[in-house]
Amino acid sequence: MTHKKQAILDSAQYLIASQGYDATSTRSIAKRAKVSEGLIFRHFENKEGLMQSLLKRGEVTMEEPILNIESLTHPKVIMKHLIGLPFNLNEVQRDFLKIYYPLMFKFKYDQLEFLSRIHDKALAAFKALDYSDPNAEAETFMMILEGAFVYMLLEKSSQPFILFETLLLKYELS
Amino acid sequence: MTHKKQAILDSAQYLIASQGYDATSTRSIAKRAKVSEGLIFRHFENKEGLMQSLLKRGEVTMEEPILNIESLTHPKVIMKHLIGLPFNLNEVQRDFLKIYYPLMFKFKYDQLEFLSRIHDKALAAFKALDYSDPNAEAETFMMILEGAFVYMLLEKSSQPFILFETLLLKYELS
Amino acid sequence: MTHKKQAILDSAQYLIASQGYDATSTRSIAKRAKVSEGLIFRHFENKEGLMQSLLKRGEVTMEEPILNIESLTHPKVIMKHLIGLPFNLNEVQRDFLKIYYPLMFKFKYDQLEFLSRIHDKALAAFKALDYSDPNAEAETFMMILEGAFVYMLLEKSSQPFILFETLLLKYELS
Amino acid sequence: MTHKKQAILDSAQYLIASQGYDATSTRSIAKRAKVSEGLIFRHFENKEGLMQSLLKRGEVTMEEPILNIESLTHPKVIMKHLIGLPFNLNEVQRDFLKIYYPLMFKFKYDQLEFLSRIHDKALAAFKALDYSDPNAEAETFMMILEGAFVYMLLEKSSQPFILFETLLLKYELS
DNA sequence: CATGAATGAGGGTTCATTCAT
DNA sequence: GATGAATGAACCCTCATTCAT
Repeated sequence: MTHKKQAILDSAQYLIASQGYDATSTRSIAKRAKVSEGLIFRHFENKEGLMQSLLKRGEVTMEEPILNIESLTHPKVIMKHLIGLPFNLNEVQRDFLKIYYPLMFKFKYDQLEFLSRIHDKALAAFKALDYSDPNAEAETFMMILEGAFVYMLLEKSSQPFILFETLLLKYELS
Repeated sequence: MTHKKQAILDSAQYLIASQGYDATSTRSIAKRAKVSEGLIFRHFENKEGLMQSLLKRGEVTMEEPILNIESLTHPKVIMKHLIGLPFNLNEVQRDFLKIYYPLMFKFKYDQLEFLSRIHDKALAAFKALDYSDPNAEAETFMMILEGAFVYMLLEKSSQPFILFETLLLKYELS
Repeated sequence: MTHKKQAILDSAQYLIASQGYDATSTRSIAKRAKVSEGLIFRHFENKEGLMQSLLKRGEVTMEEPILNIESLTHPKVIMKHLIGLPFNLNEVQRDFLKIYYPLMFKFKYDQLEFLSRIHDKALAAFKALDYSDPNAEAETFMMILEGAFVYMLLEKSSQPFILFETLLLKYELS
Repeated sequence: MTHKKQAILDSAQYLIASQGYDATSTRSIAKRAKVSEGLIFRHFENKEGLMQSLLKRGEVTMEEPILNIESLTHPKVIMKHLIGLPFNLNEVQRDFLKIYYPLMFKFKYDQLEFLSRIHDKALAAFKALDYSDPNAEAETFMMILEGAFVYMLLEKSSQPFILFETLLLKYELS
């Protein structure tokens, strides 16, 4: 991966995250990356292909916190960490999700892998905690988490920590 | 409002809801509405203006269920209905929200009025129900509702009713 | 057919005839027609589509001399006129054929209708003149005519009339 | 001449012969030759220069049959062989002519040397055979030969041999 | 009110060519 | 000799928008 290819990916990530895919021209991506427009297509074949690379790279940035959680064993600790996910995003992860969400509204974009891994972990936890209907609980939990992600990405809350704590309370984890 | 203006709005609503704002050309809107492309700009000045009209019209479709809830008085009943909102959308309302959500990711789009009315109603209910921190509860509730809306719009669940019921349980409403 | 659409066709015909299809940009066609580039695509959808229109229009210009010949009855007179075809092209017809021939080398372009009409007429004439193998004669004649067309289009001869007369002699028509 | 330079020429010959000069990119030439794109410009300076090399190389492939004919003395035998030329092309010669002909329509490309050598030989033959106007005959013959070349290159005939024989008859050579 | 011809800017993409390695 | 990253101009085409009718 050359330096310029990196620059293209970074530029695209930034611009698409803030303006959306359609509204971001390859021209503007190239300019921000200080690169000729043609180079984009030598490295990625397509604007669509560039997007795919972006998503692939994005999944990687989500790997670390998930792996971290997957190494845990105590269900209450697991739940605590799962709930914490939307409230502890770094900038790269935020940019990735800002790209990912609008995409889902355009195409019925395939579920990302990390979401299903969260689901599995939550399901196991609910079972361990003897919830009466762990499947329903797990899906509902995913729905709530989705809300938290969106809420955080859109910066709708001025005190996110309170939301986090309230959720913990709801699941009797504090 | 002439018949043709209606047709333009309907066409735009359908296309933008399914493809997104940027990906929907005025040409395709005109074609679907069986109307000349020029007519769009006679009625709306702008593509942006057409969009605004769409959003305004959309808010109206959310009016009815909100008004219905606002006429209620018993806090538990109110909560039940509020939670029910994402699970009882008709097609027009769904299209509207499918337009509205991606928009929020592009611009930090102004909070829609109907959302703040839901918030107010929820806050009052939590107070009436003697929640210890009604403000935190209300905001968390809005976050969860957001998740429900997104979940329903993206058709992520095959059994939405279960999600609804699980939420009711969480708020001790069933 | 508006005035500007005509201008586009004329411009395209001139430029493609002299430079070839690939070497002629839509930009240059528009500029020569004193028309915006976008207009080309409102009228023709494609550069390819423009080309098709050109060919269709070109076939029409060949109609007249063919019809003229088809009205004749005496086989020797018919042959004389058929041989005369390549030597009596007007500018529009020349431009058309200059477009048509290179095209055949790129795609195996479908035989043009007017060529097969010439073939039919020649075949009938050879039969009437009691040639021993009229089919072979007709095809050979078409081949020779092809040579004459190419020779004339490329302006390889300084005295085309002599070529015409020599051909007449070959078919004992003078 | 290195192996790779050969590969470039072969690749270019094949692609340009089947798609035309403008439609053949240096990139595709390089890919087919399994060579880096840059190498083309180390060996040929230009795409245009590559083309020139191709034409030069092409002329050589026409040398052999011409030399063969030039060694003949009896005019009737000479004519027979000249007429046979278009009907006995090998693949390399065909590719060369497929490149050469469309080129003539773009530029008024300089007469190829081998064509004028054919002309000279034909003229001498017509003189030896006491044709009344050998110059007119020679030029007409060249025109007919052009037709035969085009006909064969475009594969318009399913039975080329018959065309050959019919031409022989026309010149009283069988 | 309504049409559809027309525009010019900008879209994604391909091109021949250069250059450091 | 050979590579492949890199360029910038040009490519075909689509866009939102205007205007005469």
